[in-house]
Amino acid sequence: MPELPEVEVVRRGLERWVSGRTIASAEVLHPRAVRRNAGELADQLKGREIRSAERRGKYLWLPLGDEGVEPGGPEGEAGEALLAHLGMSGQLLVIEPDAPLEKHLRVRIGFADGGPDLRFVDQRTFGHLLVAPLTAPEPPSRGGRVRPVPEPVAHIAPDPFEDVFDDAEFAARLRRRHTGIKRALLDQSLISGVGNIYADEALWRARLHWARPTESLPTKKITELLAAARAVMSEALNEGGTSFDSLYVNVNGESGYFDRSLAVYGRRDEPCRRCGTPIRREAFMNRSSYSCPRCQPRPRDARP
DNA sequence: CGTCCTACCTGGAGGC
DNA sequence: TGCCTCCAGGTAGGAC
Repeated sequence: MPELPEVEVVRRGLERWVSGRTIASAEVLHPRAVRRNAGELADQLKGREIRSAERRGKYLWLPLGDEGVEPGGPEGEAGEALLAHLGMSGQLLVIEPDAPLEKHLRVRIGFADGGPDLRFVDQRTFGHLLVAPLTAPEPPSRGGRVRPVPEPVAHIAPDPFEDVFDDAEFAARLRRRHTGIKRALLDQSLISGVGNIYADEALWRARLHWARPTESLPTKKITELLAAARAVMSEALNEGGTSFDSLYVNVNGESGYFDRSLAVYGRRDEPCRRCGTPIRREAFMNRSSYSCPRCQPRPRDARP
């Protein structure tokens, strides 16, 4: 399941293997992979150069050069980008054009240099690719230069590794919520990049139960939680980043990413690494939450 | 508006 | 062996 660290590994791979290259063709093999862009993707991409690879939270995008497009047009001020969300099972593969087609290949992008394809493979089809205009982010961050983001990303909050992420503002907004802390962590309009796995891991490190009401969290605890989230995600990134040096952009959360370092996620009935108490699994939002019953006791005023 | 819930989708695992 | 059910979960969109 790609969350921030996995998506960042992919971003680095794309920056290395596809930025600076010009797209020759794009073929859509499954309409769901491009949402409403169905027939247009090929036309939108043909002849355009990929300038770089950017990311906010779990979204990543490739800003496109204006080749073939009237420069300085009224709408093209900030340009466009090929936006990608990997969903649950999405992979972006950089792979030789003559390699056999993957079973769940959804979009195939070929390049003018005849080099490796960029292939979007996605078994569960929750991910998608889309060409979108770049625009200013929705809640205008004060001060400094504002980095344009694709339109569908405008309402997404900065992730905790961005310079524009404001810890104090996050704490204030968090306390204004009337919900449980894990719901808030998964709310991409409050903080982006955190998914079910790293939410559980960060909460365990900060010794917080997932149902703890946000409005009663002391600033100190919020600071601790943010530090835990940053630590667990950067550790995961360091592990994922090391295996990345082939002509292959790996996003598959299943195979060998960070598994050894997980403290609670998927460890039902196994001993807590801090106190030895068996890890519990609880139903939460139609999925699972893992926690230590002793280190993370359920609060009396728990939120659903 | 804020908060919560469900649908979307596929294939592997486990029960019988 | 095959059929069934459960499970994984990010996000859009709708209910309240």
